[in-house]
Amino acid sequence: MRISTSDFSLRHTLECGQFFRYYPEGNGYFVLAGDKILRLEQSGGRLAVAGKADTDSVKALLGLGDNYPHIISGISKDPFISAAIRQSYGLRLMRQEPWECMISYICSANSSVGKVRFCVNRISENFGKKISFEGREYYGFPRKLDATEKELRECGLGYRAAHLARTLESVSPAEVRRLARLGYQDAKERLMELDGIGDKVADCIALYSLGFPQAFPVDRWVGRVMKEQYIRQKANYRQISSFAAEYFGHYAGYAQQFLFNFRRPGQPATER
DNA sequence: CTCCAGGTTCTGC
DNA sequence: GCAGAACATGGA
Repeated sequence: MRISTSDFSLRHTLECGQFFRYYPEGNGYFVLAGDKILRLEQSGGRLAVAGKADTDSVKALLGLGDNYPHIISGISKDPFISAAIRQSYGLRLMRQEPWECMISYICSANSSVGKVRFCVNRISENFGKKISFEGREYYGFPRKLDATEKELRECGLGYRAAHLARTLESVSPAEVRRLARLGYQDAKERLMELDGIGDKVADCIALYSLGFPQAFPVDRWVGRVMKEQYIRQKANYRQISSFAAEYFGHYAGYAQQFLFNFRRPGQPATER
């Protein structure tokens, strides 16, 4: 299957830190989305897709339905953000499976992108089903996860294992998916009732999987860059995110992703 | 060995 | 409500 695209960079979209389950291979990538696997390769405005998936679901996954020129012109408020956009032009916010996204970002607390990838892969290997694709074996992310704290520790989660174990008992995949029907504030509040989910993780889930582009996750790097470039003083989470909402507007989440990618140290592409 | 990583929770004011 | 400390783990 082939999809024609514009204003799209597969590399920036996959490697900007929003998503964990991909592997560079040749000129393209293997991408694990839920329990499906795809091979994607971009050349210019053409995206070649191999694997069991229809065009619409691939487009949705990669944010190809977003009106890019409109979003970019809306957030291009100053030279700094413009430079950040230029560096990763074509980056799009993905629409991840909410359940996988929630678990991934609970794993991310006080950790690193590489370590989160490690944990999510472990969870998949230990609880997901095996998929054979183009002569190799992969593991899909589990549709349901009935894991004990001990089993989660064995996946490398450390103290986060206890939080995730409690959250797994209190919410189902369908309930997490259903949060997309609520408003942003209500969905975020509901997420923050769950163990291991605070402001930042809730915003990541809202932005990367529930389709709320106004969510503005403030992690170490985004906090740093916002204080260095925009606020010029100490500021807590609420102050930074409300500034961002007012300054960048409805698509503040896109601004956040460009800023995160601009400010954090360069990440090498993951090997298989 | 020490420091850091896409924070959250618990504690004490 | 807000600041500080504690928290497992792997990589640099």
